[in-house]
Amino acid sequence: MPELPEVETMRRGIAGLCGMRIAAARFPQGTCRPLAMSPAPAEMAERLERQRIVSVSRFGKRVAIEVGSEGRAPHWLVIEPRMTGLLLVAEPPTPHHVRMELDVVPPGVRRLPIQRLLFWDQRGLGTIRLLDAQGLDRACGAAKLGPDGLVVTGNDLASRLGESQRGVKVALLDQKAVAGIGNIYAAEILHRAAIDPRTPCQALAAEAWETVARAAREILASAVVHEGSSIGDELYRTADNRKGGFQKLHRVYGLGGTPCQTCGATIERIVQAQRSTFFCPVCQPRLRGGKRRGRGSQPRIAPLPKLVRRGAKA
DNA sequence: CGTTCAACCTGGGCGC
DNA sequence: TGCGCCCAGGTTGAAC
Repeated sequence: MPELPEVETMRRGIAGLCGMRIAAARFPQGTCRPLAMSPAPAEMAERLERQRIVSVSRFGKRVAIEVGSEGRAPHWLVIEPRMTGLLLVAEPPTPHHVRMELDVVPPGVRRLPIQRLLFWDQRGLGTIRLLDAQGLDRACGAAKLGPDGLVVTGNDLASRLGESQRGVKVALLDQKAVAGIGNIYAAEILHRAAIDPRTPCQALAAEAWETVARAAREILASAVVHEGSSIGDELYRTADNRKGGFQKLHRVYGLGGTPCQTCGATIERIVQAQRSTFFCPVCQPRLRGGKRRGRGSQPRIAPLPKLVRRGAKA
């Protein structure tokens, strides 16, 4: 589940821990597989204790919690939720599958109140690493991740993907091209951009890339405002254990066989690169005859009422 | 360079 | 009720 909007919601949900001190760290059971550049869980726990949380940032679909203390090089606890990972300051969905537990206390406080930050992960595909500056750069730097989806431009996409023969939907999942887009939002972005997901990147002109980039920024920003998508098994929750709301605004993802809300045609499900792709064959017509040029032939962004509702509490 | 496949894991839903 | 199979938001590495 966690794509950019869900991970950004997690980040915001735990940002209030900045300035607090880690009183204790636990990594129950076989927390993670061995990971490059990161110490084993027991040593991670040891090195986290007594450190202060300096900042909480996001790199694509990862959260990086910066920790530090006097006279010590800064480190980053980099958490990658993958399919089912959740960062919680609330009770976990089940007591099983808690992979990390941090007891944090406000500055100057010796004992209570203790807050708990949990990483809970049902399938256990998520990862936790403690990295130094070099490790952070290797794991999350520009060589690994493209521009963030919230700010990506048409030029960014055209320069990275313009020559590719891959279908544009598969290409949008490439984190080196643009960071943070996953299977749900790739489908929603291309529906908004009115582009067939199978269109080879090569066939898209500069204006089409602008359309895709704008749709990406708008869809992702709206999904952040709505605190992500909670669908299917309903696993995804905000850090304080509430459902996201963007699933109500999905136009195609998970809606195969149902009528398109824009045009009434039947939403189709196909498989690309071993993953489901949903799209509307009428709203997202196949490109005919090479790159489109000229304004008249550019895909128009479909109107999306109530796309961004102001007033969601910060 | 690109695609395909398997692997990493658990659990829900479905057909029989 | 139970079994086996397919599916799921992601990423990585090997094989072709």
